[in-house]
Amino acid sequence: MITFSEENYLKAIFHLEKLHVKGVPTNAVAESMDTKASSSTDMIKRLSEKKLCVYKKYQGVKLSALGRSHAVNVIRKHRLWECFLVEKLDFSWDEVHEIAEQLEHIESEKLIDKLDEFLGYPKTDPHGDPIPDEQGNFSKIDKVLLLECGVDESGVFVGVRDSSPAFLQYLDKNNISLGVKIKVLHKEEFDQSVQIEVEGNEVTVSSKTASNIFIKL
Amino acid sequence: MITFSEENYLKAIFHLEKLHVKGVPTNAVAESMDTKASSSTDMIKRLSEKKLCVYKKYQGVKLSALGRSHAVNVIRKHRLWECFLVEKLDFSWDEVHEIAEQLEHIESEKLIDKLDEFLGYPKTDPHGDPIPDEQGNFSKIDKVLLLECGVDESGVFVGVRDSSPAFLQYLDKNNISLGVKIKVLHKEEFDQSVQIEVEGNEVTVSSKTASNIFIKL
DNA sequence: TAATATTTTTAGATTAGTCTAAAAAAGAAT
DNA sequence: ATTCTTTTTTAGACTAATCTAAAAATATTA
Ligand SMILES: [Mn+2]
Ligand SMILES: [Mn+2]
Ligand SMILES: [Mn+2]
Ligand SMILES: [Mn+2]
Repeated sequence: MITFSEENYLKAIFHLEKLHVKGVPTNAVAESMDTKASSSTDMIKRLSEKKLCVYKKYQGVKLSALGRSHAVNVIRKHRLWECFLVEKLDFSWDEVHEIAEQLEHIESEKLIDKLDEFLGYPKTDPHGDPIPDEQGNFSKIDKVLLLECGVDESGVFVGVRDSSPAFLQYLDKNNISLGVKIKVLHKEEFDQSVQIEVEGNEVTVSSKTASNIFIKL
Repeated sequence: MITFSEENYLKAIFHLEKLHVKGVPTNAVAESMDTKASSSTDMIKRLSEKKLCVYKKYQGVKLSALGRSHAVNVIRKHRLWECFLVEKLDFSWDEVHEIAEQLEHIESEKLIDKLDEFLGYPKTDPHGDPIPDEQGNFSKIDKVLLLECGVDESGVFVGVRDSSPAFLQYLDKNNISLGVKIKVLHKEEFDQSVQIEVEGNEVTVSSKTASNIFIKL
């Protein structure tokens, strides 16, 4: 039996492994989970006992195959529920994460299969993040950050890197929604801001914003 | 903050109050929750601290208005989710209770409102139990037990008293589903079994079965 | 390399929720 | 009214998940 808390730690470690390829520091886990270092050390020991991760003192933590498959399943559930909330219940994309944080822990294989079917087997969630299939495979989407695009290049807005409500609401306010075409008009040397054309309008976004927008060329 | 466990106890006490009008014995709570008497005493003390119930030693427990409104809200969520599972995800009525036991603890006012709307504001769940509205009001359905019906009386099957998977599957096997017309053909004096006509077929059900079927005359 | 700073672990405490075993209260029977 | 039985509460212990404070290991810098 895996507790909610354990699932949350597994998920955090899974995401952190992208940044810390050779073992995730216990401190990084603590920071991500918003707990103290001592708490994360304790939990990592428990996960290790349960063969969900590999841990050696002072060496950081890595998920085992078992732990990874659990983490991926939680992510699959999270993203499918986010789709459900947006597609079927008409929530906006900035409201769904918090609720999905709860729904992702509901345990029923059959429920998730049925939900997936009900939603028409979506490939991505409302923020453009890929939904792993039942086997845990993520389909790789090739996308680049708006900040990395050259002048005159254009593509489709396919995802966000930061999905905080504040950022999502800022995009809404500027009519920048998933699927729209974005063209780079100018890149300001001075502050790295990017002038873009979107839905017929010209908008200038900060480099911070441009570094959180994924484009498919 | 109310924990899952506290919500489950509130729900149990709510249901038990129908049987134990002048205070629910701590033992009855323990039995219903499948815990030991000492655990239920402990929990009832905690609920009492939080003003969710009124408790005096050896006097049994009663919900406060606050506790009752929490309990009713959990029941509302449970039953709406059961509707969702049956109506939208095509689950059968004997599979949904267990999953709804988990979903009933998801905390989001807005989610429940949207779900209610999505389902078309259902009045009853898949087992015929009433769904309280946002204010916590149950609409009273007048229904009688099949066992109490006289010969030649007929009505519509509107609910079950026992909603265990075993009983629900037994009903399925005999094509007795919610909404069908049932007519009492004969009542056997010897063992209280009841011969009924349902969907053109004649079926004889035991008194135990007849005491778990609600009919609207 | 030795001193200093940072990271990580350990020790000890706390809370929620559970248990077993024993004590106390209430209810029933003689 | 005593005694016996059943119900209820209390006492003490355990686990999961967290914390603070201190110790230990590792990393950085002079
Ligand atoms: Mn999310
Ligand atoms: Mn998402
Ligand atoms: Mn149910
Ligand atoms: Mn039900």
